[in-house]
Amino acid sequence: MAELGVGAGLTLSIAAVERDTGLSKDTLRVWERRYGFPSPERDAIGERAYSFVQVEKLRVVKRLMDAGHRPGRIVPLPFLQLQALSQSTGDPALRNSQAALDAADLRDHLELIHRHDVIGLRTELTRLLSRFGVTRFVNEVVSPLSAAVGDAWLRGQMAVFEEHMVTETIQIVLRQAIASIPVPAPGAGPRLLLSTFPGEPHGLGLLMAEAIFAMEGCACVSLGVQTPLWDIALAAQAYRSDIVALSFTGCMNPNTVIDGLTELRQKLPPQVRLWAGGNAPVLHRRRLDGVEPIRALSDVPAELRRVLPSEVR
Amino acid sequence: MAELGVGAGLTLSIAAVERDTGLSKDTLRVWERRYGFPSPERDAIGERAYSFVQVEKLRVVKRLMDAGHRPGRIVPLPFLQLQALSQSTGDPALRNSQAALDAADLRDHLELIHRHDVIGLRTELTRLLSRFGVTRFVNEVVSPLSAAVGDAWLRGQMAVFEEHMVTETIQIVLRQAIASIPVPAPGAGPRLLLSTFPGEPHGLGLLMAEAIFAMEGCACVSLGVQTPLWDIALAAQAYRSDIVALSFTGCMNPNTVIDGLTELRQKLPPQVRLWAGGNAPVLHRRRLDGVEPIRALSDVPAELRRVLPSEVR
DNA sequence: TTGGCTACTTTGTCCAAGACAAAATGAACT
DNA sequence: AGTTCATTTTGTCTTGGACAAAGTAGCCAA
Repeated sequence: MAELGVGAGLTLSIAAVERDTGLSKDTLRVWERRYGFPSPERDAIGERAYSFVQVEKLRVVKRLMDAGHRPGRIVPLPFLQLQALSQSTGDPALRNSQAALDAADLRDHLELIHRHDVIGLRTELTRLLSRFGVTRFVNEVVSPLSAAVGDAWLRGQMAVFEEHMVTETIQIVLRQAIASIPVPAPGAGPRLLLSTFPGEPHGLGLLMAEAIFAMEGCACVSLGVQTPLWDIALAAQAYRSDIVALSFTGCMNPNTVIDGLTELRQKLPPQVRLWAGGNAPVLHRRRLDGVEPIRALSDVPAELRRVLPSEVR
Repeated sequence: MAELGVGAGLTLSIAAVERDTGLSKDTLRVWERRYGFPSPERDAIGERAYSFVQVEKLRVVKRLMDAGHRPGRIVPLPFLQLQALSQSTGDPALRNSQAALDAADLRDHLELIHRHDVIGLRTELTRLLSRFGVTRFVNEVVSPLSAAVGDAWLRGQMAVFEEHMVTETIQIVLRQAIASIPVPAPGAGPRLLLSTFPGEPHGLGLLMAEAIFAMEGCACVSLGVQTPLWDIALAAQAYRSDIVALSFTGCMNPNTVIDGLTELRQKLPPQVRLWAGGNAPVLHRRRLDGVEPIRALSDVPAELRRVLPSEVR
């Protein structure tokens, strides 16, 4: 039955590797069969015992796959070549959005992160929130900062725990910002429902959207991340929402996104608008009837004005 | 390859059942072989397709196993008999914590939830926070309320979107509560690191713990949910943590919990304390060297006092 | 009765090799 | 440049067997 996970000679069981890398046991076994890697030793019982070196390489492979590489191409490569690949795996489109926040400020933030100065980072973000106000804070600070963090992570220049800490810190400041926005009087603004699809675990985009919408006078209800389609439809009815807004990052399968949006559109009453935002490329490649793509959060005010006079106001 | 999880005729794939019940695919298959349950239909491809009724029964079985029953005895029993057993084996911890909040108040909250009164719920919780203060608010309001919601969900008396809304609302109020607690001066209190293991997506317990610890003068750093073990260890070093506190609910596989704690204990320096809390039953059934189980959040102040004089203070 | 030793049963995880649909790619064509 | 189609790649599911760790029961002695 279940053993320690950590063998005597500093090796990991297949279950431990699954936990540490996020690669399923099936995947690990089939890679071994197909690519010859990882090729773990066997313990006294005959079960796979992975060395730390192999797990390390598996982590790099996983990160490169998240950046868009395919396992068949990269798994056979030697460790050093993988690391070189990591460096060159940047998203060039990113540098444009970074221009919004002063490059020096961004460097300062990354510096705080790498110095592990949690309080300093939170203080600095709070200061910027006070200086810029909510809308500019979201568009010119949070947006470029989270993009920069994502990029640094892809390049292997930021540890997972640092990324977690930044996400949590941003979340704290953003939620304080949202809490400071007064709730519109009943019936005053459009009613908004926010969530993400199952399989989309990132909630920062959702919070950013909530802040922007609230600043525009919307009555927001957020369900957090990963709400089943059926429940999004039920919630839109229960909360009498005018608009359902969903957030997508690149980590979701494009077809799942398309199918999900199509299905949700059918479940929703026709007068309820369906808005899809986030940096998932598929949103802007294929156009769906009754689904409005939001290119950037800075477009939201204009979109709202375009839509509202006809119905709610 | 990866499918939706939910098939056309309202059935679940084995992966979806694993997610929903916390029972591994291997376990589900071996139960079918040994006990004849669950006995899923097969879809067009020949893969298992579980009905909602079977998943419902699996959840009850899982719950009874958490209460100490063995699968061989209970899996063959009919559904009604299991429910009867479930009643008599009610979770005593739940009843105690429910007693704390006035039963009438709890009914009022559930009423607000079912009336879909988001603002009303938030207002009411904020009012209770002001009346009770942070510590009593967590122990006497949030704890019993989230237990009641979990219970209602388990019995099918609460929709998923309602549960999401409640979780989000509680989170908003809790985060405001935490933000209101002053940060201790550098070096003043013990330094705490909070997170959950990969596979544990529930973050409310973490926030509740953060509130309690912060009230006791700890300097808390939260990494949010699902941090890889290795990164928890790295973070403990980076933030020079005195205590690493983890939160577990019943949805994680018990063996994964044990393995993970054992492995993390090895990765952490010996002087760093490892605390494990939450309502996962396995924490209190098996004792691990160097891992301190926290029975309830209300025990935290006493535990801190027991531990601190010797080192930090 | 309590405590400890042993033998037996239960139970979850791992293994192997095969199969196949969904996703990704590349080629050929408007 | 965009679409359709064929081909490769890839992850997940399948079966049935094996086995160690956890749990239970029987037994005997203090």
